[in-house]
Amino acid sequence: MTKNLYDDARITAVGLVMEVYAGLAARFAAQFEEHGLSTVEFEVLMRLARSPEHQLRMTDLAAQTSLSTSGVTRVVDRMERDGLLCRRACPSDRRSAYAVVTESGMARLGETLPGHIQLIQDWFIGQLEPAALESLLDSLRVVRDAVHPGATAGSRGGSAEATTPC
Amino acid sequence: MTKNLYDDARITAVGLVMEVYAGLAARFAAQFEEHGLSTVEFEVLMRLARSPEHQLRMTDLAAQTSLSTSGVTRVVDRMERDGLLCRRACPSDRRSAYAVVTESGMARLGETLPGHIQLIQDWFIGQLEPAALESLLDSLRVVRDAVHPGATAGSRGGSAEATTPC
DNA sequence: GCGGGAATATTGCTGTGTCTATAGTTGCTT
DNA sequence: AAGCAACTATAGACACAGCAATATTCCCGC
Repeated sequence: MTKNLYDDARITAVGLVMEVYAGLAARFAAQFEEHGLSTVEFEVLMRLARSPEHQLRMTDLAAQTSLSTSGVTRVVDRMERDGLLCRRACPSDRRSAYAVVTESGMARLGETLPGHIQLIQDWFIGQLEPAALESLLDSLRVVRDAVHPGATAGSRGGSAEATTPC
Repeated sequence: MTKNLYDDARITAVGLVMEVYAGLAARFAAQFEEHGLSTVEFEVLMRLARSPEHQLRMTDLAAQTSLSTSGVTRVVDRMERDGLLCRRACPSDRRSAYAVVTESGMARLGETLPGHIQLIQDWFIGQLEPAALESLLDSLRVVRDAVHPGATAGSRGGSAEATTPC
C-alpha cells in the first residue's frame, strides 16, 4: 500500500496546467492556420500591432516574444516574404532595424482576431462563472508574478513599455 | 476614446495562461537539464515509469505524450543510445515494440523527481492559499474537460488506462 | 489457405528554432 | 582621433519534430 512516488498530487496539478495549455494552443493553432498564420506569426503580429506605429526593433520584438533574436530574424524573413511585414532602417541607429506591419498584415490580423477571441470565449472564459473566472485570474497572476519569466509585459501597464526612443 | 481592439481583456487572460505555462516550462527545463534530461525525455520517463512493468508500446507512448509516432521513434532512439531505455520486441505482435525503462533510467528519474516536485512546490503550489489552490484546480479541470485535447489521461482515473493486453 | 485492408514502426524530407560566429555600428576612454 | 568594448542583426551549423511514404505484420472474410 505504499503510495506510488509518481502519483504525487503536485505533479498531476502541473499536468493539469500543461493539458489546458496544450489544448488551448492546439485550438488556437488550428484557427490561425485557417488564415494562413502560425502561432508565432500571430504573436508577432499582435505585438507589433500593439506597439506605437505598428513597429518594433528586432531586439525588442525578440524580448517580447518567446523567440531568440535569430528566431525573430527568420520569422520576419518569412513574414516579409509573405507581405505581412516589412523592414525599415532605423534613422538614428544604423545597427537597428524596425519590423513594421504592412496594410496587408493589419488586414490579416483583423480577419483572424475575431475568431480568436471567439475561441477564447468558447473554450476558456465562457466555461466559468464570473466569480470563478476572477478567482482563477487572480491565482494565475500570483503564480505568474512568482515565476517571472522575465516580465514580458505588464498585466495592464498601459503604454509605459519602455520602448527605447531611437 | 475608442477602446483599442487589441487590448481586449479576454486576450490578456489567455496571455496570462501562456505566461504561467512558459515560466513553469522554463524553470522545469533548466532543472531537467541539470540531470541531463530534456523536457520530453522526462515526460517519456514519467509515462513509462507509471505504466505496468515500466513499459509501453511505441504507439501508446505517443498517445500519452505530445509527440507523434515518428517523434517517439526518435526520442526512444536517443534515450536508448544513452542507456535510459531499451526496446523490447512484443512477443504477441511482431509489429509492436515496447519501450522499457532500464535501471539506469529509473535511477535518473529518481534523482530528477525530488527537485522537480520541489520546484512545483516553490513556484506553484506554495504560492497559493489552500482554498485558492483548490479553486484554481477546479477551474482548470473545467477548462480542461471542455477543451479536451484528446483526453490524454484521466484526472485520477487510476489504473484503468486501457493499455492493450498485447 | 489466402488476399485485401488496417495497424505498427521506421525513414526521408521539410520546416522551424536555438547556439555560435561574424560583420557592421556606436559610444566611451584615453 | 584611435582603440576598444558593447550592441545589433544576420548567416551557418545543428537539433528536433511533424508529415508522407515504406515495409512488415496482423486480422477478417471468403
